[in-house]
Amino acid sequence: MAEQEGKGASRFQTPRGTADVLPEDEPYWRFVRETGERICHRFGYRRIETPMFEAAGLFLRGVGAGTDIVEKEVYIFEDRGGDKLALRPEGTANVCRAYLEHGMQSLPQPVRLFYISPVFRYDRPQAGRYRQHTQLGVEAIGDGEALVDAEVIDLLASFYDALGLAGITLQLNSIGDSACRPAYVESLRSYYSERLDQVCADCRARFEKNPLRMLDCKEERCQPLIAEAPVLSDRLCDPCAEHFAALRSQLDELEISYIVAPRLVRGFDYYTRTVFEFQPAEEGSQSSIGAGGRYDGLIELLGGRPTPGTGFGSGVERIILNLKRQNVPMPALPAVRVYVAHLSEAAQRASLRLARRLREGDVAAVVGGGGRSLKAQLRHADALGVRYAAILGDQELAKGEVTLRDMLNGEQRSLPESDLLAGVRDG
RNA sequence: GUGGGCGUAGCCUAGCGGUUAAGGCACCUGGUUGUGGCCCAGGAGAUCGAGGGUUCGAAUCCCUCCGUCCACCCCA
Repeated sequence: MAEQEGKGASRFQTPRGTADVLPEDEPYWRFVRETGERICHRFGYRRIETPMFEAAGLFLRGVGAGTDIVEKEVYIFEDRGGDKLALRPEGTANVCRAYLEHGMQSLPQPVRLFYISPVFRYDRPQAGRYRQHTQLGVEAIGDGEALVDAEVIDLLASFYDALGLAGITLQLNSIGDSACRPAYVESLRSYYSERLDQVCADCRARFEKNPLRMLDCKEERCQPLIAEAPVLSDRLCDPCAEHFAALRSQLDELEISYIVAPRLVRGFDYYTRTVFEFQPAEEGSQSSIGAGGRYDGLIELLGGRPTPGTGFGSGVERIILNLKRQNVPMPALPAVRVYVAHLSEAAQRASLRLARRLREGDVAAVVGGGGRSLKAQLRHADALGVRYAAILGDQELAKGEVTLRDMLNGEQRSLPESDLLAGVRDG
């Protein structure tokens, strides 16, 4: 309940797992967004924004009906017309839908797209985990070559680098495709079927739902079995093995270091071949700040011609969390430059006009609060951190002048109203 | 969904069964006639997360709920 029950007036607060982005955090958001846009553009990606909600079936089919995300984390609802809709739990399905809907097959392939948009998951919140969070995502659709996997990984690594994040590591794996994975999953099943009594309760559930996840278990007792389990990378079909080898040599060429993580599995059903995950330096429970992979079957699953795709999503809130942890300095946003103080009714009216003139000259200006003494107005100006106070009283009005006070050193001079704009510009 | 810590003004904290809940920061005003930052004085701001219970009496004890943080699950 976002509304607290009370006797009289109840106060509202943000719904669980959501947060306000306050002005003091704006430098971070701005920095991350602008850096992301710059890097994406540099790689030839163009922005796309899709609706925050879509037909529920898009996610059920795309992400996979058996996954945790779809099974228990999707915000799903019926609108007043009876349509079944869902808040997007991730970004890729929307973009693929848009690719099909707008006939992007007829554009030069691959189509390179990015977005910065909110996603929603009904999950229990904790540090770095929210019910609404923002992902910067990238999708390259229409090219199955490993080269494009290398490209999106390079893009994401460049993004973190441009942000100034240190100590990021990349985990990389190939989970095969429809030609080789089913056989592997079968061998895994038969391996575990004789040893089910030796694994944890969670793994017994995983055995039914998604045996691949058993390899990812952190439970002590499951480790020996994991160590002995068949390894997927040994059983990739030739095309998958070649794809993976090509990707690795391309990453080597780019001097992007990575750790091959045979146990790395992702939460969506649509991944094929390449999967990867970037982890921040600081060990927290939220071990991933960006992750993605290849999804060669997804477009077809959504009703299109077989079309390969690859991409990633990276959590902006987690990026900011790590920027703060690492004390990465943010570019400061400019403060208001001029505070127009006024000392009489007439001066108050004149100050409105004066402030407009400054703003039309692209100088940020605020007008002092009504009913405040000059002392209070200057104190106010000081608290706001403005550079100049423009003082307007009857004396100034009579002469068509304004008193300009430099708040850094307290120096004052009077100048004609018409010279104020020039007087407060860069200097 | 599971387990645990925490919830006193915008923020940080004191009070831990007994008169009108205390302090710091921030905010507002004033320290005479038109001037900031330091200092001084004053002011406003809290039904002590919400609801219920125990008690002559509860911010203080008990229960429920909500929120938050941490861990698990999962994930960005």
